[in-house]
Amino acid sequence: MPFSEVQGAVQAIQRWLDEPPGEAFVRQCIVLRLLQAAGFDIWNPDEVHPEETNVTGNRADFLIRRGRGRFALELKGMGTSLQARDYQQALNYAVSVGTRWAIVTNGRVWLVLDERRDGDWEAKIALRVEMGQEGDTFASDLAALLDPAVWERDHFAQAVEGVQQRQQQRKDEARIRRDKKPIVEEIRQFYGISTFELAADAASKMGRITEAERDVLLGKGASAPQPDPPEAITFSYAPAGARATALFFPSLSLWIVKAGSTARREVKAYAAAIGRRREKLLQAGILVDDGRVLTYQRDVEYRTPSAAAGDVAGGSKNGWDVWHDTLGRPAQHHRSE
DNA sequence: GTAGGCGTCACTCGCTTTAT
DNA sequence: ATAAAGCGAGTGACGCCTAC
Repeated sequence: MPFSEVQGAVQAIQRWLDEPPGEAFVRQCIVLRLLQAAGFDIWNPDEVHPEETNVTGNRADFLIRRGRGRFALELKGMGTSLQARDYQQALNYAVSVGTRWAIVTNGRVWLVLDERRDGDWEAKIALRVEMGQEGDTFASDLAALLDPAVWERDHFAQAVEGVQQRQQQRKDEARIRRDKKPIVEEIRQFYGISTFELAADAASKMGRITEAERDVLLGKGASAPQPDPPEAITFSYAPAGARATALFFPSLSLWIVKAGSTARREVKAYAAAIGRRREKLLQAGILVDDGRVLTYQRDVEYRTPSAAAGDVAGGSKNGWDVWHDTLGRPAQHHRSE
């Protein structure tokens, strides 16, 4: 999941938002930017397809297609409140192009609509995420929803469920902080305990709060802020017939070939070792052979760029030369001595 | 003709296994 | 326990091919 890219885009966007922008601004500076940060190829009309409004006005603004997944995307200006007509238009269009999913956004609020839900348009809102949520939770939720690897495999329903669970967990933890913190403070004062941490521990042992509630109060909950992920550099490599994207973490000396990347089917006769390694990935279902290319079903870690390049190319490769960053520079450029 | 990409292969290094 | 042998992986050099 390209969380760091989405997080960076969200931070940049928030700096621009002095005045509520109109639809054109939302389209160019927010939606397309976030789609690109999430990993969609916004310059490829097969993937991010802008729709012309037809006579009846029943088309969404974009049709997003990736692998087996697709969704309709309807945009509004940020000053505009989202109305039933917007939802209906997006959902009708989604159904007409053979998908249950539509996303309606004014740039700030993102609503995921599921046509299969019973009830009126309001009941069809599967999820709502909003810029301005606490911390980086907006970027995190949006990165999960717009992850191209999720759409590639048509696993959006699971992604929605995951974000719903995280939202519920954040609500639960907020409730715990609101209701249980006074109890710990009371115990701390009554027994003259020096720190909140020790008081929370005591409250837990006394049965006034559960251990899980103690962990939430001490910031050890599942949705507690995580340490910053290590910096990663994005590389691509496209030997004949394949196209792979990899993240390089210099601080960890780690290479990760991203899910959705493709590798050549053929393995060179001399590269038996590469053949054996790829065979294991195929047997594990990590690589899938569609008769044309091998597709990575999930992220795969490598210790060296040559191993990653070898699996993609089906032959021995100098990874430091063949992987190129977004500016076209070889990986050598980022190599530390 | 030249530059760049690609394919092949040999060399080096490090790890594991085996023999003493 | 240590040395030797074997093996696999990573890298770089070199030649071929193609586009300009």
